[in-house]
Amino acid sequence: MNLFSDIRELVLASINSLQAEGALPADLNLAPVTVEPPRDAAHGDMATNAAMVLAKPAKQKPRDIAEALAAKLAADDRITSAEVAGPGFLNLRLAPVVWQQLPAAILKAGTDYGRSTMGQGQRVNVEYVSANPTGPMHVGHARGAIVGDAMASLLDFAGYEVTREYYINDGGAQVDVLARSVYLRYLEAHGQEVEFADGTYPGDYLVPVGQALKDKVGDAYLDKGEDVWLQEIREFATDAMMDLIRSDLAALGVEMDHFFSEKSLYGTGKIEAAIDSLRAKGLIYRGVLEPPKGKKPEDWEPREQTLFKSTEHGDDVDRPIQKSDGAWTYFAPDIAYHYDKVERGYDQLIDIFGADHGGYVKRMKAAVSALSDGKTPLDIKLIQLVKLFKNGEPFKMSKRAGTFITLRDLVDMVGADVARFHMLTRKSDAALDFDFDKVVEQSSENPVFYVQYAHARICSVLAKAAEQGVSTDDATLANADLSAMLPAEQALVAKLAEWPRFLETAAKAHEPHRIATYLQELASDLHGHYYKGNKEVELRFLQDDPVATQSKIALARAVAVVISAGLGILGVTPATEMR
RNA sequence: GCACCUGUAGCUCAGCUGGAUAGAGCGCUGCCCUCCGAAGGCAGAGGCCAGAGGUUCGAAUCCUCUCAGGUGCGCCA
Repeated sequence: MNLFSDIRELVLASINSLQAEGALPADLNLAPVTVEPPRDAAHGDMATNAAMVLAKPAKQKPRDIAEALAAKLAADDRITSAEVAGPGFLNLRLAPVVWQQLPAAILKAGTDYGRSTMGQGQRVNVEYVSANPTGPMHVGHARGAIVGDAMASLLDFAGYEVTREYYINDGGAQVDVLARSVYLRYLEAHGQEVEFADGTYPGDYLVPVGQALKDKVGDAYLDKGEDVWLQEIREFATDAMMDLIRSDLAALGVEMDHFFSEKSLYGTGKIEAAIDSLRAKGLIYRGVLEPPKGKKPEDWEPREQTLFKSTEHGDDVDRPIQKSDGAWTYFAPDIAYHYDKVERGYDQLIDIFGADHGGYVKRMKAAVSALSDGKTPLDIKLIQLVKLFKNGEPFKMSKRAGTFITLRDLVDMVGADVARFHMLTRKSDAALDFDFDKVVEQSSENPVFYVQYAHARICSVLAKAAEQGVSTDDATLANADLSAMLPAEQALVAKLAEWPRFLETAAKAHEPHRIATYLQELASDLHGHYYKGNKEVELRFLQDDPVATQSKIALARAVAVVISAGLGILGVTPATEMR
């Protein structure tokens, strides 16, 4: 249910009718025709650009087309007026009954109102977080986790079939470091004195892991060399770290569908298979790269390597997939991982990376383009840094000073709802300021509370109505008579009508922050409407007449439903009261 | 040197993939609680959308160049 697309269908039907009459050419591209809310409400309820975009291909004056179209549209019951304006805009006013029916429709649909079939069940894989399994997640991981999770929910709501995926970097040397660090904690658990040299992780989060290892294997690894325990402890430690990460994510409200292990690519022929696939396309060769200009590594010397001809697919230079000693570069398993995603048959891939990985965007896109023969689009979202503040002052994290903030600390300090909403108020490719004190302030300066307050306020009104004996369940409210709807109320309904439209544009652009923007606008409209009730008694939700109250409440509840739906996509729980 | 991202009110940022007179919050000025939650609302001031060209009916939005800031740039993940 989307009023804007309904009216757009009507506009298209009217154009078709004009075509059938010979007033317009038959072969017109109607895709650029849009129906949007006008910038200025005085222009009407909706505006279409149809006459302007068709003028050139139809070789007619825009205003002439607009006049003809206006006559057709005005014949429809839903349209009360169609006026030509400006260079050829067609401003439409909708019959009051169209607006009056919307709250009931929203109440019947519940938080599914706005759900779209745009995605047509296409399968999308969203990969995000993908933090190294060497320790707890820090606050820097939070934004990517939140944006990725909201992105997945957004696409799901827009009709895609979404997989939330986490790539575990458990194949590299840093896991050896982890294993050795755990071994030290294991020795410690046996009462030995240990020293954490450079190249080990001294964090005390490994203490319980060392203890758990002792509980499991007893003294089996004491006085033994790495050849005995390294592989075993790698496994044990990464499992423990992933448990930790999973629980950190859960605290933030993030739950993955699938974890993919980098390690599973090694020794299984998967990397080789991916590279062979590229080789079969003539994209693998032995060669020597030019040194990067401007920035000269001191120890540069030309070396022959195995290279991927990524320049064939839009990259700037070809990329090495094997080191000079024959071992894979990190890029090789990444290729294999994305090959696996392509082979799993996704229609679309989305990767959420930290901004510091910006240099890998082109090569990853080149790899996916090559592996899928250009059939599987890959969108890579770079998440910019979060600048931390405490009470207005820049906040620096330092392990030494003990001011290192983990993701878990963040959730403990401000709560998952506040963290999530705030991280989603800005588009992800712009840096974000995050002040630990300001985000929990309860004022209009804080968008989280502003939106939550709007919802809570409605809940409060509903509770009051219930005290007066008015039924407030959605089924009853959906049958309320809204035929006496006032212009100010209609304006609020118009905002609700925009929700499905907003949602689709957000999903198309892969930009969940637009949901947060819409919710702030809706909350603002609600607060404004509420206060109009101070002066204009007829606008209050609570009236002396229970029947009147019922119809007002239906509108209020519809607003609350849309706020809930929006917050649901962001993973934020709607507050029923503010305390 | 090259690539990517960013540049919109004094500050922090939106701007619905090209639409009409560019919006919000904070800050500033002035108002509003015998009234459904003032944790809020209304009004005002504040802009050469970094700059210059171009594309067209129409540009903050698309293209080119310039300037400024950020990130990254073989055998580290």
